Amino acid sequence: MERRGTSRKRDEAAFLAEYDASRYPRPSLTVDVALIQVEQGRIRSLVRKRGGHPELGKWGLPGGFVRPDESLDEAAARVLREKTGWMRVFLEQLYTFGRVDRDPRTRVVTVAYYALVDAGRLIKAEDSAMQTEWAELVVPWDGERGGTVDCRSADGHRLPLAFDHAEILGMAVRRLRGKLPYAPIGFELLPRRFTLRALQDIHEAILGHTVNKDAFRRRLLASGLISATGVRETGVGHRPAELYRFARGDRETKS
Amino acid sequence: MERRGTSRKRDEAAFLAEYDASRYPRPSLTVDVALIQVEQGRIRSLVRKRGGHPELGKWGLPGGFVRPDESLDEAAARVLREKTGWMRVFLEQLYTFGRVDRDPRTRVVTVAYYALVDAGRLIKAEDSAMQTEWAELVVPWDGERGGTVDCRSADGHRLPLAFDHAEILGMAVRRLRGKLPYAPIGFELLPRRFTLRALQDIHEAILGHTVNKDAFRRRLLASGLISATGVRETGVGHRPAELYRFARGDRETKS
DNA sequence: TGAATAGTGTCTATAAGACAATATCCC
DNA sequence: GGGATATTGTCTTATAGACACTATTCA
Repeated sequence: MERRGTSRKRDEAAFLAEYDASRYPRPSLTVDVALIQVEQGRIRSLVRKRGGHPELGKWGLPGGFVRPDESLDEAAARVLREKTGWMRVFLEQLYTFGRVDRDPRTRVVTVAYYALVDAGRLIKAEDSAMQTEWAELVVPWDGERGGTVDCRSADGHRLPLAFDHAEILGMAVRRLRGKLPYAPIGFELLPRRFTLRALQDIHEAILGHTVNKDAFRRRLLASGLISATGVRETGVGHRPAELYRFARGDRETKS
Repeated sequence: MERRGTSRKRDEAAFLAEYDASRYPRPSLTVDVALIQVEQGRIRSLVRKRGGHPELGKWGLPGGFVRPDESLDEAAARVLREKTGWMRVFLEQLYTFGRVDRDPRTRVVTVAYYALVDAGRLIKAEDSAMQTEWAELVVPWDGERGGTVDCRSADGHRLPLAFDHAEILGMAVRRLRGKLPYAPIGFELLPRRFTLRALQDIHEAILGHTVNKDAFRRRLLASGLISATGVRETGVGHRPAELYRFARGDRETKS
């Protein structure tokens, strides 16, 4: 038994030494990150104007090639770090896009990720060298049906998206709509302390429709996901709301 | 304007002609298919015993390299067709696995798909040349927490899984558990006509817990997703149940 | 004081769970 | 008829939606 096991090991080592990865054609593999924030009832995503071919002048998501020594999650985190400087951001794999002609250069398959940040992070990304915008996403479909989304700049201009990035962003919105009702992801889009109204606004922006205020409050307070801080918002011109914080995970460390 | 547009086109053409895809290292890209069926309260998946290195003797999912001229969906459908002969099977992208060392040969990223077939398809796959089993999936975690699953042969033996395929199958179960309550996927696991009890059994097997019978019936009948055929099952040793059929999509054509 | 939104309490409608009663098959 | 499960009907309980009422801030 021992001998057989050892010999099998040797066989495998020999096999691996001879293995030639170039025997099969390999597509290029990239990651793209749909970086999402919600502000004033609008979903926004970070897009950058392409300065080179192909799709010159169109707007694209931050992305890059997957390196041999990093996993897909690591590649996505690296891309996000390189383009924004941010770390410890909520980041999750979304979907892999592999249409044959999605990139005119060569066969490129991209593993799309989505990331969520609060609107307070608005400023930092804008003073990058590259022309970068938090573009508003206009979603022309209901519910979780899916499809592409339109991209608008702050002044209402339509920003044409490169490659299949309109599809990727559509998938991101679809995923958010699907997860929001039962997963604690809305908190990622808010600062550490927030009012229930702010959280409801996030939900409404993502879902694309209003939600019942009473039921929303009741459900959330009963969920145990949030806890009151005892502090209230200030300077709002009406009765100030209690500030809550997300009561799960290690988000205490955030700031 | 016209000239500028034309010149930009020429620039792009020149760029594309010079583009060298080998400038960045490219991982190998495969698809793997978790082919799922449910029978007698058990979730099963099709696994094949590996006849070559690496992971010789372990059990793996049907899979193959993505070819340059096919999309990811097409690759998955082709793999499924090659290994089982089946077409028009429910097939959906699951998740992409890209741990650096997941395959000892070289860097291999795999786009996992899951496919659903009814238990009536049991026989055809077993008379394949390769050693193939509909292995039972044993899920050691609750709800949608996720994790790996164990694989058992019909006689209760544990089948060791190759690569990260235990993880892929775990993700498939997790996805099914997440989608089942609101997506019409249970029907894919049943023959064209089925009883409500059979559908409930499917749900219980996937979810890993019993469901309330009364509520299940009411919800389904009210959903409009199914319609009665007027026919009843026969030879069951008790009052026969009405046979229903899925009342949406083009599933009429199935058989 | 008035405008505006937060927060509370209560009623109603709807869906889920429990369970009894009856129906219909095979043996 | 007896065993077994399907199907129907009713009652109870939990949750969502609606809405009135009070609270608290700023202008």
